[in-house]
Amino acid sequence: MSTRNVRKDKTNGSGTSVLQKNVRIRDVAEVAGVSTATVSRALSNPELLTEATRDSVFAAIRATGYRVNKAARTLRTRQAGAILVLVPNLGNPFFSQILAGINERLGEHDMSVLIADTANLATAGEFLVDHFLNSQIDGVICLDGSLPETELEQFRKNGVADKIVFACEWVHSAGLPSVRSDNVEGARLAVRHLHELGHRKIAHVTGPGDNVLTHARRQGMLEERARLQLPVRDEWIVRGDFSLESGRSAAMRILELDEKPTAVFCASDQVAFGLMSTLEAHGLIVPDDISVVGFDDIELADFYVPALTTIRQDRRALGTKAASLLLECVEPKTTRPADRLKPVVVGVDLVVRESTAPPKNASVSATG
Amino acid sequence: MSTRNVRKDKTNGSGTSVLQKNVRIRDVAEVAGVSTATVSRALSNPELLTEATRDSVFAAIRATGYRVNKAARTLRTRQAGAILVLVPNLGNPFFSQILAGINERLGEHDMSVLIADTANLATAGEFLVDHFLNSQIDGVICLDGSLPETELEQFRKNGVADKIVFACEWVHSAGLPSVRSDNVEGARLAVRHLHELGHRKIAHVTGPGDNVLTHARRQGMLEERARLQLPVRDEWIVRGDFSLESGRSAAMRILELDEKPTAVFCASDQVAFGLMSTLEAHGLIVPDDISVVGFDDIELADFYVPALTTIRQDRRALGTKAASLLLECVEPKTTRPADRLKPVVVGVDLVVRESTAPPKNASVSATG
DNA sequence: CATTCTCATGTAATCGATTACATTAATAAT
DNA sequence: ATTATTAATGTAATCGATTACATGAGAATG
Repeated sequence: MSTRNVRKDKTNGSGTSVLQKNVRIRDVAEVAGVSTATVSRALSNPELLTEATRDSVFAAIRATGYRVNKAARTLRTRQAGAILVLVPNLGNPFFSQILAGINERLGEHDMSVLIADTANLATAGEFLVDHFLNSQIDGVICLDGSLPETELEQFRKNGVADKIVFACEWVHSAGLPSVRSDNVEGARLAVRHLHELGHRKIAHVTGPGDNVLTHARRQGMLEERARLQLPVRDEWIVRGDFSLESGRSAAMRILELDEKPTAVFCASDQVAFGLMSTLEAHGLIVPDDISVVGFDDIELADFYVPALTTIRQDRRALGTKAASLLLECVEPKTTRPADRLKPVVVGVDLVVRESTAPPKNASVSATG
Repeated sequence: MSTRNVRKDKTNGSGTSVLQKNVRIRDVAEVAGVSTATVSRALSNPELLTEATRDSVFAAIRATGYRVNKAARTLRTRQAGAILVLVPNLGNPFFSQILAGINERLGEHDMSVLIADTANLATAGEFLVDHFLNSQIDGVICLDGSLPETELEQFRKNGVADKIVFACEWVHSAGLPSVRSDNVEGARLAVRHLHELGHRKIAHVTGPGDNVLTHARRQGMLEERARLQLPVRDEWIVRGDFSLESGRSAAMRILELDEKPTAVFCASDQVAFGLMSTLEAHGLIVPDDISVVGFDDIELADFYVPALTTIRQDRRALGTKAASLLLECVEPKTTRPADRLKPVVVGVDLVVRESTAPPKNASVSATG
């Protein structure tokens, strides 16, 4: 009813409420009395414009309720303004904080975050290349180190390999940028803690065999065990896969041993929960009968019974740093390509709670 | 090394690896000896073409390694081929399975799934409208019922309100499509189970005050309590917010009561964990001293100590159904708009584990 | 005062796919 | 044989923003 609000031109018949008002950059230009180029500049390079024109453009933008059409921009600039995060398993609460960190950092740069679960992806490589060549994404943060070499090869072949960074996990073969916790040190801390409590017979439930984290944590564990000259037994290294269920079966294995460990260092908190749950179901008390240390420090660790002693990863930092690293790859500024390849390592901490205690009948003196 | 693996076609001179090969639809057309229109049709309406042309087009597509440029398509068709999921808190493992369900269903329709955490979003409404008008998304699945009315108003004003479906949570005020569990029934089942074990004094830790789930579950709880003529006490209804931490404080509140309940029905598994953790820390044994029931049945429920008796929601079904519903809104086929507004209700089950048992000194006979 | 240089802005081509409309060939109807 | 009809394909406009290049107005220089 008022005088100057309408742009009736394209009332596409239907008459109803479907006011598909399509404010284009041209409309803004018209209102502001400038060219579309000027409007575009006001948005991307405001410093090129007179303060006067700039103001009038922004006024027009506000007046019209204009929003950039991302599809058009993407088509022209070949930049999607979005990145994709590949998660091995969204069901694992471990990843949430990382995602939050990624979101936080990329949000500052007006980038959207797509998330895909590799479990749902028959062919992650195909999928990714597709998205890249589609200009649907500008980069990838991969939290899954188990991408087969063939898929990585696809990336290289299609020239998108340099827009991928790994976080948490990584692939040793290929020199790709990554952000990771100090897993070896974490494992050392765990074993040292148990040793200081007086434990000597320490078991370890690993992750899946081909996983880089499995390797790093096992290695740290073995190193520290050797350094402290602790007894060694093959059966004390139990294969797991980071899952609750594998904690359960590890517990079963351990319960069957004739020479039982007095403490177990688990490769993840989930494993520790599965383990403790099963141990308790079989009448063992944690930590009285057996101590348990986890890895990750997910939120629940503090709320388990008993509260879990574990190695804290700074998941949020992992997320933000991965995002920053990716931004460097996508829109390089400071770093040189070579510098990006050195893994960014985030420190870890031991968080002592209630799942660890001195072993039952042990003289807690010793070396100290 | 083998003979037939190579596709050397477009070695565009440069020799190096940066093969920015930009296969456009025009290139395919050229190779196939047809027009771009025909190629486009081969992709979207293959039945319009002769088998012969169709074949040659697909051959050309394969030969060139062509991939549709989504940005261009989106620009032209105004369809993004992507939907956005609004999650209240990615850290809550409850949501993962729902996301998996959504992914599964939408993947079948070549739709990407964007995920955003409302916690990181200052202004969800603004954000969404932006994405819609940007043609970055075709629809939204919202898992967060706490969107303020003002934001919903924005949706309506911008004509995007009919491309939103709620899942799990919903907004009562606005008639928007939704998929939800039978929360009232779930609460009834929980109370009934406790009653059958012999409990009479039953407490309830609710969700946050303004939440629809809080309301539904509390209502179901109150209904069943009334039906069974159980004693009523205001202090037995404790305000929580679905979080671990709120379970902890609820426990503190309950520990201070002079007339203590013998069982607690928690509005979420997380609350139950927080509660049990704190009760045990204060020397109470679950279920011997007090029984606890949760709601959700997240994976960890079976691995807690004691394993949690809880109400199972079929999260995956919630996800797939929400996705299907949204697809109906976005590309309507069978249903009429009005039919979409009736909430889709997914059934729930009681899963009995070890956190519930008859109360300490109770005659387990009674009514039955 | 003429000339060169800057700076702000405009003009128009372009990104790649879709699709209304036009054209042609093939078939059916008169 | 001629016209009407249908089916298959082509032509070219279009979606909306960006940006190389062009233009023109002042400022600076000689």
